[in-house]
Amino acid sequence: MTDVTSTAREARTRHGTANQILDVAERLVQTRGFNGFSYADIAGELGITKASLHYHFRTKAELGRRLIERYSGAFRAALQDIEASEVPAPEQLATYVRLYADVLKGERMCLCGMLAAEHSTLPPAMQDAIRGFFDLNEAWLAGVLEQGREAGTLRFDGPPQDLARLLLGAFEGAMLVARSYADLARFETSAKRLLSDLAAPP
Amino acid sequence: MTDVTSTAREARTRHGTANQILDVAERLVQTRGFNGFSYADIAGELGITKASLHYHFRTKAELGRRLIERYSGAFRAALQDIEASEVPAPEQLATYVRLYADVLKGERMCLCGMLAAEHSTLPPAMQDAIRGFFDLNEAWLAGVLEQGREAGTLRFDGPPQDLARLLLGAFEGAMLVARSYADLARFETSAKRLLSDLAAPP
DNA sequence: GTCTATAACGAGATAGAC
DNA sequence: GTCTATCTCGTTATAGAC
Repeated sequence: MTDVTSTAREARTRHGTANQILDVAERLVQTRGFNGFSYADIAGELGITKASLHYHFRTKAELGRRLIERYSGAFRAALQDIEASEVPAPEQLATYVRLYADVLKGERMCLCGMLAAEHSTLPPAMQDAIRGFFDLNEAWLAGVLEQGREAGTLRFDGPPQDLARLLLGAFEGAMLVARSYADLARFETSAKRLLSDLAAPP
Repeated sequence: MTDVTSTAREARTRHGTANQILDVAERLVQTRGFNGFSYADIAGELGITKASLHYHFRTKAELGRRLIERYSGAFRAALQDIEASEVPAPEQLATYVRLYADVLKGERMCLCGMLAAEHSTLPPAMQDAIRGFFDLNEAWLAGVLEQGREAGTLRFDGPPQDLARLLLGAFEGAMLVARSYADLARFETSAKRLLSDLAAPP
């Protein structure tokens, strides 16, 4: 901040044009898929030109990669917050499910669930980043499941990793189908049941 | 069949150019998504021109609609076959899961699971047909679940419809994620567990 | 950092000959 | 039923002025 006149520009810089672009692109991917939008869509919404977009993100592949990077980072932070709360495992899982439900409330699909559908059409760097997101979720879920079983608040058989994968897939799929009906309850009914089946009896 | 010389053309007609087009298009949608392929891709594979494709399917939207129609019809027939076998409900469910596993073995996603991701970008006629496919599956699953519970071969609480929706979503999601890892076992481990959790103890 | 202008290509679709 | 030829538009991406 050099002087007062820079306030407006500062405000834009604080938010960051690059971040605004990512915000719009993220919503477009989550609602239409990576192959379902163009630079023209983003430029139109932000009132800038396609050429300006290329200044911030040289290629669409680069934009996609940075999109997953930011999304995974935010998710990782959210998962760490849940863990830090140190509430019992069943409540941690319920909070985790709320992350998904909030995405669906915005009429969006999970970013990486959407990209998983288009997986074979995406550049390798994006493919790797998508698997990284799933790995992150799976590891976190497995950790909570294991801890809950040891604490006696959860009951299930077999390796926590297998159950973590089942839950991750089930949540992603419940979102996928629920979106075709624009019906949040469809997701929540399934998610609640999946969690309650894990709860240890009192 | 008018004479012997028509054999070659008959053979092609029997298979039907339209059906060959649908075969290729179906695989492309299941691997790349509806927004991930073009008429040029199909034409190239079949060695015909884009103009010929438009003779059989006036628009891409029309092709998409017919694709879901054929897929749903085949699925409906497969589900009726399972029902007609009159084996116990747990075995019917296991056979149902094998339908999905076979799709995944071909490195494909369920056609309608894939289209569900792109739902908001598709023409209304396709959107309706996708929901129709899900409705079909849900109704069949609910029927088998209810029958199994009455026969004492399955055990679960609550409305069969809720559980049918959970299973449908879980299978679709398990496929979606497994495909990102090109790992069939990821699907099968989750599917087997979902079914075994329903089995009534002896 | 944003613009205008344009390149270079691929998309869906149509007209009309054979 | 398939072809050639063409249209129109949208796509990603770049060059160079401001």
